[in-house]
Amino acid sequence: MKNSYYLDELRKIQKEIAKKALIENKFEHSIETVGGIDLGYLRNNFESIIAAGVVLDYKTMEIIEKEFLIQKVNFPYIPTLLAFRESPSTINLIKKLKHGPDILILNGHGIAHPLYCGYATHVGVLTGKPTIGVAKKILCGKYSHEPSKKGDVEPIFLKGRKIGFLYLSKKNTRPIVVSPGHLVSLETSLEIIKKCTYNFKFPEPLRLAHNFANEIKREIKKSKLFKR
DNA sequence: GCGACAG
DNA sequence: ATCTTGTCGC
Repeated sequence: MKNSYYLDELRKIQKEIAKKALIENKFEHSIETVGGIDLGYLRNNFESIIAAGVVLDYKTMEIIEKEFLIQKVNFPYIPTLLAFRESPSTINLIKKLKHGPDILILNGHGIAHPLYCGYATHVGVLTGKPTIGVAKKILCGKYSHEPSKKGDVEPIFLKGRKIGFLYLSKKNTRPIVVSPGHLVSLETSLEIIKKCTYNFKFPEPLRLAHNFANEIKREIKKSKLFKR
């Protein structure tokens, strides 16, 4: 199963998407809004996924919009193939946003992926929207020094190509992994994440989206409509 | 060949 | 990610 023809086809799709990914700044105008989407799971009779998203004013970081949806998951979690599990709900949620953000931050990797096609890149290319990936753990690539002081940045390389950064956003935590997804450069993706990150380990859009997903989950578990 | 492996 | 309360430490 792990080396099936089917999975090879998915990798072929990833290579095609990677070719279409543009790691350059291609914003339609200066950034005014930034979005964040995070997913949570519900383990009921059939596994469901909760996609929660927020859109913030880039300058004030105030919430402009919150949206969410719940749908079935149809693909298992397989490292390097996360996008096939999480992109469908993510893209549906993006369509639901009335204020499509100028830049979208997603929980996972952008080009910091073995085929340069992580979840954030996958979603970016399929929607044509600028995306940045922020992950808790590195998936591939090498770096020279472990960030030790708050604010430290360490580039990550894969086969000689720079694919992202480790960024120590807060003291006494592990660094977060930042990589561009689509329509944004390496440098700008890091700059945007830095600007959105303060007081907490994760950038505000992702932190708020994560909290939102948890609120919804609590609400659903509390209601009697939820049976497991 | 072996180990590592986002959420 | 998820199952889960309090608790140790910066």
